[in-house]
Amino acid sequence: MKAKTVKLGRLYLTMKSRFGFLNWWPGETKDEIVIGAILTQNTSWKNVEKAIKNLKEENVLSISKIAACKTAYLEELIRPSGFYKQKASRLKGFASHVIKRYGTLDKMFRKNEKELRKELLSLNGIGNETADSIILYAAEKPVFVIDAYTKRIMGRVYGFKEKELEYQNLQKLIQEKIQTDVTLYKDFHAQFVELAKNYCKKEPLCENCPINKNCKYDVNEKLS
DNA sequence: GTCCAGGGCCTAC
DNA sequence: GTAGGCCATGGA
Repeated sequence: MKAKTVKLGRLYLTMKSRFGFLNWWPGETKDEIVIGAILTQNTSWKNVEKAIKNLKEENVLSISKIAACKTAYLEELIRPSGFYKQKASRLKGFASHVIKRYGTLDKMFRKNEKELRKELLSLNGIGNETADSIILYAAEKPVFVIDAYTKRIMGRVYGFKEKELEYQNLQKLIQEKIQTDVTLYKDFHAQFVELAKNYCKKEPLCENCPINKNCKYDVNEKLS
């Protein structure tokens, strides 16, 4: 890994000057953030919004309500988010675990990030990205979230290869290079998402991209 | 009609 | 330990 070419501070400020301070996860409560993190697995956020709207309207948008409701009912409510049987099962599993073992999310979140991460990863349907999204945005502890957007932008801007873009490698690199700070981690990831959604798609729309001049991506070359 | 979206699990080698 | 198949809806 060539440290000399990776200036994350500059990248962050470039994105932030375009989009402003974001520091977000689309969700009003910790429960909603966790539910959204599972529902958005390999799915566009637009579809997740439909599912969350259904849950809210039926008053099931909480860990305790999900633990208590029927699986078939949950499946119907989250159907627009795709993979709905898997996700219903994952939500039920997660919710039952929290209720049975802790009672509330807040109690579970008293663990340090390392212990919490280990526990989340042991649950069915919670992998690296979902675990880290929960830890950063709901538990508010410092782990950097790596997602498809992060990989795409880091790959294009710094020319990283697949091995360097693997989850643990990219996470380690970013965490070593920026200040360990929950607010910075949240906002940095939010900037990645905003940039990718607006400019850095699979079919490149690089012309007006705020980081265009730094980007190594060749617009004439298809991504693999 | 085809491609894609803020993953993760299981299986085979 | 890793490549490939599978899960599924809705929008472009």
